[in-house]
Amino acid sequence: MPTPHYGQPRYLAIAAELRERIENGIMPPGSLLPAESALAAEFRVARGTIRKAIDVLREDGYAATEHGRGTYATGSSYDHSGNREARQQEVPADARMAALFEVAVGTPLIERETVIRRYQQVESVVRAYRLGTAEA
Amino acid sequence: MPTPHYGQPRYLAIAAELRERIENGIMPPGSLLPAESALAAEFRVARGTIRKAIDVLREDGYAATEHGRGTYATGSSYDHSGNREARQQEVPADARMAALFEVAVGTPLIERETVIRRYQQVESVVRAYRLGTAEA
DNA sequence: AGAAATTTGTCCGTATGTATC
DNA sequence: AGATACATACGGACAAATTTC
Repeated sequence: MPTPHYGQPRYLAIAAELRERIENGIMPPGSLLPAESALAAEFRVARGTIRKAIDVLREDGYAATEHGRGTYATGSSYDHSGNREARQQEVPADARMAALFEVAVGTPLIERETVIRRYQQVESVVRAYRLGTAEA
Repeated sequence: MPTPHYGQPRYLAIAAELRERIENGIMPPGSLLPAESALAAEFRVARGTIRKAIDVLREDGYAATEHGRGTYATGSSYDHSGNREARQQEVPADARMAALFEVAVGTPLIERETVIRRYQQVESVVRAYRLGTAEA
């Protein structure tokens, strides 16, 4: 079979499905998601595709992954991987952000803070702000 | 050859190298980076590894990618005429930043703000903080 | 306008490294 | 120590957007 992705890429569709399960309580916050290999089998895709879907969930704050352990459903995430640490939270848009994003002041934004370390020392801290998930 | 990643994963090392080229002006802001295939050849890695490195750059606001076109460097210490997409300024370290960088509160930090647009709309705003001291 | 070349995007299958159980 | 699970990396194939001819 080739690799068609008519309309929406598979990893986005799978991410949407998993997100729904989290919101519907099928996978309540705190619970462990099935292993990537299990999800790959269920959706009949390669494991890499499942990992991309989980990346999306993590970016949107719906899940947090820990090395050898698994991926948890969550509300606000904490992520620790390698030399980079990231944590994510919702913050209200201040005047400048509101102007840039063209939304009302106070609109919730997702702030992701990444701490980049280099030889035990903090090299830089990056804060990225985005609106909540957009698109259909 | 197996796939060892002693110490730092290759994609992070490559991301650091590319980031340095952007900051050092080898790949000035606005310029197009070499194609993924070219970078893969240069670093002697698979294309997927280059893509992961570029993902990191994009997350940190150093690059923006367009389908079919290429990846642009976006990091900047100046602004090009009219609509500036990136600006840089000195700000004093607040309590959290001081703790992370292990310096005194009020120590000057360099804040670089990049506005990432995607098809006319602001997609995200990235603020990167680093110490004002020079480093390699 | 149309075709070809270039470049990024998605997806597969496999192998191996590394952390946790 | 062994099993399980996530992380990194490879190489190949095809899709989709852009540029070039």
